Amino acid sequence: MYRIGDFSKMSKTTIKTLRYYDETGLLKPEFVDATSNYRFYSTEQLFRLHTIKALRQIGLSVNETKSIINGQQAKELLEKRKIELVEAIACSTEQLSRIEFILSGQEEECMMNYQATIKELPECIVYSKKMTVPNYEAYFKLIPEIGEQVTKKYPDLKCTVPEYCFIVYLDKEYKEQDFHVEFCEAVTEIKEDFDAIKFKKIQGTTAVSVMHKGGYEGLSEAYAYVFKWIDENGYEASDNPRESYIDGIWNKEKEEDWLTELQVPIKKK
Amino acid sequence: MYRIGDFSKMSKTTIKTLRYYDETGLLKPEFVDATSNYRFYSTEQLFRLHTIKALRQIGLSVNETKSIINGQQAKELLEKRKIELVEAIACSTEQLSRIEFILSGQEEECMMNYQATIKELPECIVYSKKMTVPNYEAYFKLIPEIGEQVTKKYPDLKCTVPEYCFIVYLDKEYKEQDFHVEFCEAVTEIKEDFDAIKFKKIQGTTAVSVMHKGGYEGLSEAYAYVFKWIDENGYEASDNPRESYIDGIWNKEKEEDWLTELQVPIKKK
DNA sequence: CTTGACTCTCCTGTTAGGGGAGACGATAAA
DNA sequence: TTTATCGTCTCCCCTAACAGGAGAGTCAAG
Repeated sequence: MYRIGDFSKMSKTTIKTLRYYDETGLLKPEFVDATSNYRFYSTEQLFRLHTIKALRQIGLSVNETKSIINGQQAKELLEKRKIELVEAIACSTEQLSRIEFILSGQEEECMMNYQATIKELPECIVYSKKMTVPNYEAYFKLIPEIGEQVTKKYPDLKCTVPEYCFIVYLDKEYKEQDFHVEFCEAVTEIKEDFDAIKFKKIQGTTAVSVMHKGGYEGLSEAYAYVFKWIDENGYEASDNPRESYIDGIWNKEKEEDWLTELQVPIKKK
Repeated sequence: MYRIGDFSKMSKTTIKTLRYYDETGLLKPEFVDATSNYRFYSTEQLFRLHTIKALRQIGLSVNETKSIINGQQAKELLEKRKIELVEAIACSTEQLSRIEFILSGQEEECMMNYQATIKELPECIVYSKKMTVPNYEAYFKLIPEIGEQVTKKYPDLKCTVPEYCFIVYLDKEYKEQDFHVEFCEAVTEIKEDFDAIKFKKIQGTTAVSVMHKGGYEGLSEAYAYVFKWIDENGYEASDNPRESYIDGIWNKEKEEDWLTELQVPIKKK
């Protein structure tokens, strides 16, 4: 029988850990003195502790370890841990890729202003209209008209809170002007189509998001950034990119305050 | 200006997180109502929050993120995180290897009783004697004699607490009998050599450890296990294995209670 | 005026222990 | 026998990044 200090040295385990294992029931001392409360361990415990350490070293939690040494679900828990590890490696690998992308872009000034995040875009209901517009200015004139048109037809229809309004570029290639776009505005309810206005449900998706601050002529840089990001981090675009308007001419005077979010649906290559 | 709930939806960040970021100073609301304490956010904050999320998604801590968005040590912190990730991947890969080793051995009954852990063996001082013994029985008769011999020469010399006593196999190949071994007993001080007794300092090393319960004829199975483990988990033995005696004939009657630890110094292949 | 939705602060819980305080136990030197 | 030095005990607070919930206050609509 050894006192906790000696047992700690023999097993190369800290005293704190031994007391914690006692508390959690993972490894109870063989004997506890009733008056002094001193813990006493035997070499039997050493064997058990060795097993515990082996399981802890492969990343199992204290509770999982307890189950296994009590002879329960050993295989299931190991398989579960295996899956966790595969996921953890994938996650770390992705983060590594993203860091290297940032570090490699540090020198190029223009890329420094952008950051990419991955987010889930939830399913939503929108009304939409496809159109060809010559330029952004014309486009922003058209939008209020569409809004009024819809409100007149369906006075009860409400936009989502917060608002979510974007356009999708339908052109297969980049165009300076006369873009073929689909305007979408998120609403709470599906209604009958009318005129060129179509209601539809848009499925949720994973997307990479980049914020662009400033006027729209700078957007092409943001597009360049996001597509480079997608390519170099092992993804590919799975749908047309959305351009979501947050701040613009309607609420900010200075062009440098405008804020636009690019959302590009992606999937792992 | 948006209240926290709307801003939460716009940014796809939980309210709890926003409050936590406020508390930690990572993202303060643009305005806080003095009477109601309601937080109000603007779209400016949306841009900043996007940057925060990008940094958090690559695994930087809240504090590191704060430093970076305040324009400090961006590169250093990213490089540091990169190193962390490389290490994390290596660690997970190793754990995965170890789990697969366990799972692959689950069917073979005999392997199930063994577990391997990696531990650091600290530097230690020992007296040692090389000898050739015909079998274990003869060996355990010799040891007390050596102990007495040393005590007679150096009455003040003390063994370490807890005791650490092992033999190293010097044979290049496996032998059933007449092993050439070096007996070592850890002591607290280095002394002059005498007769066949040599004092020396043994350097610390990383080793894989396996516990063997039972008589010594079963040890060859433990050896087989540990060398298979070393090979299949990407290591190689870097020194002769040590066989450390914990319980044996001297304190346990029943052979099944004997406990021996195999320690094989290793390095990454 | 009431209802319901929203928000606030404060508290607890999460993992696997680490660090330290103050009290008690064991052992050796004076 | 006393003292000094360890060793050990329990109890409490701390970690990171929030999540969950209690109880109270705020806001807009009907």
